[in-house]
Amino acid sequence: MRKRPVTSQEVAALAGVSQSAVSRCFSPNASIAPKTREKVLAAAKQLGYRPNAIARSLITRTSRTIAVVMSQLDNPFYAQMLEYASRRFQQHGYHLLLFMSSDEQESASVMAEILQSQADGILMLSATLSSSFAGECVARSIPVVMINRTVAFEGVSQVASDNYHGGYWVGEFLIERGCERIAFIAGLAESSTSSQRRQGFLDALAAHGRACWAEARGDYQFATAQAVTRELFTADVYPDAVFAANDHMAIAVIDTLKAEMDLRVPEDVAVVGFDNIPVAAWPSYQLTTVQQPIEAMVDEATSLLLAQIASGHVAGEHKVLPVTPIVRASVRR
Amino acid sequence: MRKRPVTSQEVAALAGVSQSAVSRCFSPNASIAPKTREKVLAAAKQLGYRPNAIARSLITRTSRTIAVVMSQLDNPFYAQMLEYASRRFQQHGYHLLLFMSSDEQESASVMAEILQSQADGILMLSATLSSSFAGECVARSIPVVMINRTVAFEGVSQVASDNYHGGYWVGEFLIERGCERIAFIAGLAESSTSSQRRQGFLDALAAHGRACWAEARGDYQFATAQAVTRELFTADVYPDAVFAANDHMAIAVIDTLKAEMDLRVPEDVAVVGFDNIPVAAWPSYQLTTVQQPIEAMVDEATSLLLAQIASGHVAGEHKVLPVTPIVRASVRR
DNA sequence: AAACTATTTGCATTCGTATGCAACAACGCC
DNA sequence: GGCGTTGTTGCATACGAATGCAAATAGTTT
Repeated sequence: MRKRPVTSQEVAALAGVSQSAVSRCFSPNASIAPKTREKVLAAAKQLGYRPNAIARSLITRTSRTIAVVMSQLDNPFYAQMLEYASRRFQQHGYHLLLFMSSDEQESASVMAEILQSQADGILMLSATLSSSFAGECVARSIPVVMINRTVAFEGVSQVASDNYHGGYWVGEFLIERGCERIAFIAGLAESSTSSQRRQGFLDALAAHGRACWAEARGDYQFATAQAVTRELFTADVYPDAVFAANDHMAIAVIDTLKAEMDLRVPEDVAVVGFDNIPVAAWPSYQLTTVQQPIEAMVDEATSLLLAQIASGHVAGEHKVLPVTPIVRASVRR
Repeated sequence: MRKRPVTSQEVAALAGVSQSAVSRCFSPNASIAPKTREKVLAAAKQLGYRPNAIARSLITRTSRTIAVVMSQLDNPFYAQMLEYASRRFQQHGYHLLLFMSSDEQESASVMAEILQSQADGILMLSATLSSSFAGECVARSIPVVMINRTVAFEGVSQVASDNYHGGYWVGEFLIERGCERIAFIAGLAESSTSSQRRQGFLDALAAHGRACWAEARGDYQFATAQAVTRELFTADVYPDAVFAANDHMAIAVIDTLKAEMDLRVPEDVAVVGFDNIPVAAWPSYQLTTVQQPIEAMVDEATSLLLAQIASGHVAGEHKVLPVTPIVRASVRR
């Protein structure tokens, strides 16, 4: 059967000191004589002692744990964010507790579990916080930071990239490159990222006295974007440029055009995406896109969360970080 | 400042019962009268009480937490595994505590943190366990399951797909399709997956009295595989088939051949990968590959881990799951 | 109504560590 | 040597929930 782990009591007994002394050896800034410390560490090593983080959490009332809520880990963009966030928090002695939640219904039970977990903070990646839950977090003054999501609630911090200006840039760029019939493929209907990109894009077109030639919804999915492309390009007159709300869909568009429509990119159709995922740089695609500052966003989110945890004060700041246009070969000169 | 969370004591006081009664309301199979239960739940709701999982863990000596160690979350294959594993464990009331570890050095401190975290089990995804640490886990009878990794240590369970027979199938398939000069691009040198795939592949060739025409190492990376491809295909006589140890590298090969070498796939060169990642199915690639049973592997790992946790007995089983050949258009008839 | 059983409840303790407080030792200074 | 100062140490308690045990209550039977 399971062995009982070694406790600080046992180490204390072996080293001939009190349990307090052992505890002080493992907490920084504690007052402990070098000689004692040595004795204790020797005893600890001999027994294979490891401080019990659970017991420590109980008494210090901090778990050094951040709850991360995600819904689409299959999107490499968010996988990358998770990896970087994990490393970032690890550097600060925090660990990530992962919660996957897709449907709204599941979300409720997930939220209950998060509250029980005693996480010191909550990081929302590609998942939306129901406003009732946001309220509970704020009431308990648990810091929450959302990345790339918007929720209308005071006290919940938000970090996003400048989706609006990213979209605006795409609009101007395509006009400048002489595109005439520009189509837009949106992401999820309810996502603020998609609608902000769209708005910037439409405003850019409008600023030049132009309108969007066609709009469709791809739900940020490969397959949906493919279906949408088939529809857009079976008409007699079809777009000469497509702006997809993310790279994943843009890639689907390119693939479908080449494989099924016998159209060339960029000669026949220009395609622009958003995110700058690794695939976008592959030779087959050479996708022009807008890069989101993944690391900067995570850095910002990390800082916000840690600052709020340290201060015990829930702030609710909103940060918007600049995006970077990446010009590749998927749009003709 | 941070609000103090509501405790079972306070709920008990409001409901006019003892703290024990409150506790019993939140643990299944506990003896509690319906009437009392109702009173308590009402009080709990009024106060917004949530049981403190940390305190519960301390007394029950189970954290209902699984430590997951990963190194390459940027590989969608492992991202997918993580997502599925998370959902699977969530169903059983467990949560994943994420640890990223790349270099060997970092690994040591990560391992120390895992032991402190009091995780009930450890799941190793795309990360290798130093044998000293494996020993510590076994000594503490903490269940460990490794997916797709091999470590020579008793008591550590392993789940892998049948890499050998996957490689064997590729060898036979390429010969059957009439390929003459078959090259192999390996993954990481120290990875057991890569060497098992290679061995099966070589054995298949040998069974037909053939040998591998060329071998190179791509480290499972896109860029490295690209570089290797350039080398392989600048000679006068070049391979007419390439077996890459994973899809990611196979895609790199296809892309490089098309974009830089002006060679067609499959007409000039056949390409086969391993994993069956989503990209492999994209129209541009149509990659023939060997599918690993991701969900089955995770299911198996989950069961092993939960069984060992439940029994308190560390077993050390080894499971090998069958792979599925996926024939697409990247190999000529 | 008494006797007995089944169910519910509260008491007290436990988990393993951190920490305020007071006691104490060591050291330097006059 | 006496005094003050600084640095260590142990004692006792706290964190919040779970649970064995005994007491109390409810419910059943005769």
